[in-house]
Amino acid sequence: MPTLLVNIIYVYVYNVGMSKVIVHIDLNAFFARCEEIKDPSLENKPVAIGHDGRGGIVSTCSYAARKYGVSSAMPMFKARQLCPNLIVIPGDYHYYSSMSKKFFNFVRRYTKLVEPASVDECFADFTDAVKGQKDVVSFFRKLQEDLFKETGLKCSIGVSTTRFLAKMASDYQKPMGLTIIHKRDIKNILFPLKVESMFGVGKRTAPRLKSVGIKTIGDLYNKLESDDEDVKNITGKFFYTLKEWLEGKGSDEIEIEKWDPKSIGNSTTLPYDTDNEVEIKKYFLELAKEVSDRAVKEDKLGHTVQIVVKDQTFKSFNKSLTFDNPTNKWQTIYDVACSLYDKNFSRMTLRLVGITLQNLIDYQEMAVQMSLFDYSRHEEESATKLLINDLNRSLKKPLLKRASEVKKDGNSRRR
DNA sequence: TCTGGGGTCCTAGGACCC
DNA sequence: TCTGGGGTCCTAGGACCC
Repeated sequence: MPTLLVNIIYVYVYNVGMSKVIVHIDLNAFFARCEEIKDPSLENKPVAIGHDGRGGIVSTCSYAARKYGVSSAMPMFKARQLCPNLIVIPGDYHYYSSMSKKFFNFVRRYTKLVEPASVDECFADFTDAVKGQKDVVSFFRKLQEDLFKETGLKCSIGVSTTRFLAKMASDYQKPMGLTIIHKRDIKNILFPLKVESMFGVGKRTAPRLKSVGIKTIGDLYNKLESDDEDVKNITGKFFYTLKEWLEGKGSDEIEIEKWDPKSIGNSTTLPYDTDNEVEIKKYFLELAKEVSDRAVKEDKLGHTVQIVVKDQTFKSFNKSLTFDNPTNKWQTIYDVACSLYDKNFSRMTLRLVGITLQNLIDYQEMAVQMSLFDYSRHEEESATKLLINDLNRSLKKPLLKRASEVKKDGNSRRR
């Protein structure tokens, strides 16, 4: 018996000693709350932020609006039906962004290990910050109150030992929630929840899991433990991640490095569905300029241009082209977008068009990769001319008029 | 007036090289 | 003329999240 007791104490101390304190903080109804801070008369009134025109949806709404059944991603007209006195406000994203920075800087006063996860949430490692704290609950309640006093923002806090558990914990109680999930509490707290409330299980996967009898996170855990074939087929490689998450073995690493974009894109729903090429290309031009501007600002060049279109039935299609010489010039992006459009969608009636620059590299990186000769040549030649070269190689036959001027060379591929 | 726009990551098939 | 297998890259589509 004493041996057992020693083992228990050892296991406890060992675990506590090894575990980090990982926190997820989520701002409650962030955009709506920002508007309330700007104009306190909005408080306790149903407020929705979002575009009110064609295709407009609710981006965020206040808790007062949620009482009417309004929720985010809901079409605005439907929100108005549910709540006729809904106050609709178009987003002021510069303002939200400044409030977001205040929030992150507030958290950084407790720990430098802060990882923004989106405009209104972050992960943070509070292991050192809570060391010596006798009452962790009061500690985080105080943090919550201080944030409110200083900025007016409300937040929910999740405290645990891994990112996944912290995220689930912050989701557990809103608004102004504080939930601590110890590893031993996973069964009590998470298992009774519906399977669709599990992070990573979305509206496609949840029905498939339900079709094999999985209703709750607990049901899912049992199937994961028994290596269930159905669940393996449904979740693929994600199976093992889900298992680790629910065993409390998920990642506890906080990445503080600056966010490094892997793609830069812009898309827009057209004012009305159309198959008019001239109009559609005007939108491609605007999108190409926007994408180019942002790529230049981020000091990025892309090897791939992808266009996306959506037809009247909301079905979307991608087409992309990868080329040797990375670019961020709007002319090139526009040319490729138009080529891809001409080749694939010119007759189609479209609802939405978009352009994404992918396969990004830093401008510096490119300069290093290219020899001095290639680099200067690249600078001299227009990106469009180089592009035609790439297009011809990729498509194996001339695409643009000027193609005849360009010497054909085999099927060489990038890298 | 039915259903945004910004992303990330994964999968599966085909081309191509060795 | 008929044949393999490993590895990388490109492409298109899909799921998910905020």
